[in-house]
Amino acid sequence: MKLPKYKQIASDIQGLVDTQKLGAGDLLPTEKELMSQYDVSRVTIRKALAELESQEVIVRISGKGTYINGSKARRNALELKGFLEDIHAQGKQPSSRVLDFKLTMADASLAQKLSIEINMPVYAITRLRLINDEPEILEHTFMPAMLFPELSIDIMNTSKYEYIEKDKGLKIALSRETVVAEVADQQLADTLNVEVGYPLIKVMSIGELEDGTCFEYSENYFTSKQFSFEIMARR
Amino acid sequence: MKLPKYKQIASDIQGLVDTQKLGAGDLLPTEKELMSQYDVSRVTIRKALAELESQEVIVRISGKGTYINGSKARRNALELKGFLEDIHAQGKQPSSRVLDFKLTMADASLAQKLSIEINMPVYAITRLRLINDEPEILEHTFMPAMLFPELSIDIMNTSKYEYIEKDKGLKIALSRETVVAEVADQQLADTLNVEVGYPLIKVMSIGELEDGTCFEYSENYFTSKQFSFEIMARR
DNA sequence: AAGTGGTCTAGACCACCCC
DNA sequence: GGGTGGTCTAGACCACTTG
Repeated sequence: MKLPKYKQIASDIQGLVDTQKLGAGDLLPTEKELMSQYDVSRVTIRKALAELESQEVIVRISGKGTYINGSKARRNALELKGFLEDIHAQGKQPSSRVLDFKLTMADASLAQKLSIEINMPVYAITRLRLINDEPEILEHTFMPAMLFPELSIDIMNTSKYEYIEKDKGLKIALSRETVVAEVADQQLADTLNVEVGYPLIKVMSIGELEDGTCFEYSENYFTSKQFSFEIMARR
Repeated sequence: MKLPKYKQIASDIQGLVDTQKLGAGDLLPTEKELMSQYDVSRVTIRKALAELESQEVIVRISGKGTYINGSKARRNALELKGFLEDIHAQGKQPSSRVLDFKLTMADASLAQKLSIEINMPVYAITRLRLINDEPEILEHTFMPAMLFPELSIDIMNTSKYEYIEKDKGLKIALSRETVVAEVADQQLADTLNVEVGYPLIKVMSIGELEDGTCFEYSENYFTSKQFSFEIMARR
């Protein structure tokens, strides 16, 4: 754990917000004060603050000071989170059921999405995710077998993201998602326990590690019942 | 036009990419070379490059160099663009038809979204946007009358964003969007020329200026025929 | 070993806000 | 005028990649 100073400072301040030691609208110490407080240069403080500002944790106003962002803006908007973290944070009961788990070969379309060669082995996993025993999300996930030689159903029954980051020590960087609307056909309706014709959000996403490697492609169906997508589009 | 140096340098390099003088995978000059080329300090160069990196224009690899991003990644993913710009960029024929235009008063729900007082005057505009005379997007837009006292149907028939930025000199900062799926009811189906039950993407968005003022709230319906949403979710 | 980007320092001047 | 954040400089050391 050798984080650079500016990241340590950023997560330190983030911690103060998370633990309610700093609340909406509160004025942060000035950059000069933070300099002596952390005993670093101003550039380092500013880099830490820049990071927090980009995540909308704080607002910097020239000539006045730096404030904790009070707007109800969900900062989670664009964060990529695992299902478990996500739902826990909302205080709901999560669970997950693996419907299918097999090793197969990538066809042309999948190979292109994962940036691998055709016919390379991939795990194909179908999972149903439930909240309070209500089916909510149907996931079709494809992961290159080369990256995860010991992948098992057990792992997919817990948190996929925890496995990748904690057990494998890989760093997830981002996911690229395409969102479209789709109506439930008979099979989707049965699985997700809705009526045929019910509106679903379909998200196709490619997950990338920090070195640019694609670690998964997945097609997920969400009922609009408990989910929506929050996007912040910067001009 | 008094842009800081780092932004000038960033847009200068962006320009080289736009005009194809630099192409996918090309190696940029080293930071040291850029320093003497632009006669600025390394920090300034790095700030310019950091900006381009965040927009995925370039990729910086420690120990190797800085490259033009070659991946097919649409950098437009999260950009907020007006309909006209957007469609022109795709080489299609755009048009727009104002179905309704009236001055009304904000109810509680709308007032909250626009961060104004209840009963403040707002323009309520319904527009149908067409591509090659095909209806594609239905827009319900609400704009505070205080911000745009001279708003007219003519303006809404051209580009709303151009009006705000060019004519009014206001700077649009971002929009916060919530995406859900919805099926077309009779009215939506008639307007958008699809069948009842057709899947639509509904986007509710709040537009903010650089000073944090909300300048519009809108609810837009997209047919999934020609549109999808591209999202890049950073971990 | 040489070169790259990643981090960091200790200064400086400016534009802006508020008293 | 005094304080804030915004920009910029000229150094420095490090980790990493490559010959």
